[in-house]
Amino acid sequence: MNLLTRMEELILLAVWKLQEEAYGLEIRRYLSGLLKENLSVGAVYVPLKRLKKRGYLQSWDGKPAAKRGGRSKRFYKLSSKGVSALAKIRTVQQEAWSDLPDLGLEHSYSF
Amino acid sequence: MNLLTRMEELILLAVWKLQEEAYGLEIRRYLSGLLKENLSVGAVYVPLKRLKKRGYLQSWDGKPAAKRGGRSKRFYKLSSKGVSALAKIRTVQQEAWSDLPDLGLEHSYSF
DNA sequence: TAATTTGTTCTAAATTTTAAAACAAATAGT
DNA sequence: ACTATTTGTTTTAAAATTTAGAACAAATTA
Repeated sequence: MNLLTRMEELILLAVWKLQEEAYGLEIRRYLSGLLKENLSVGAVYVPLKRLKKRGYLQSWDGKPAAKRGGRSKRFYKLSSKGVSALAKIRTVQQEAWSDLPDLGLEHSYSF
Repeated sequence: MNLLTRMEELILLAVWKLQEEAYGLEIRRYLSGLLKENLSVGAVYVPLKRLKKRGYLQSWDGKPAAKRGGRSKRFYKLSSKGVSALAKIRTVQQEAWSDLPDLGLEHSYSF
């Protein structure tokens, strides 16, 4: 379909949201909070690397910090291709969720 | 993550939208239009069957129609589990897309 | 020097997607 | 009565993605 997968979308949005703090483990913490569920390390790093390879993200390595465990972080930011892909998926979502007829269930749901 | 995948979400929403006409090929036509891209038959039937097996959808077989190619159709409708799963993904989406800071790009995007 | 913390890489199994061939059952045309 | 055409579902296998967690790396602290 060449649309972003769910995880790809969430990761791109996390990078957007986290701004200057968008790196692997922080993205994982952020999304784990959003989903109320602990994501594995791989669940973030694997698609992150793919998104970079495909040009949805740019990355650069930060400097080590003078604190315990202060390893160098790899930071990410959206490329314009990343923004476009988000715009596209946003449009699809909005259309897919619009004009839903009444469901014939007990209590009515409104989205 | 136990969230609906993108395709699962789109199929559940298509079933919702199509009401009395929610069956395989029609879902395929509808989503192909939405995505502006032709989905393969399997791209719809495979997840459709999985969603049914997992209880997100109910199904029943219609009667053959008295017209050329009028084979019996397998119709689908959302179960309450299906509605709940959509509600959940909706919530996640809304949160993920909210409060996005300004991007430092040429033209600003507003979603 | 050993332990702890924070961070990234790697990998293999499980799951999902995708395309397309196969199969099925109806009508239409000759 | 055949044969072709149309609409529809099933099956299948390769490709792609997700997932969990072990391994590795580099920093500070005790």
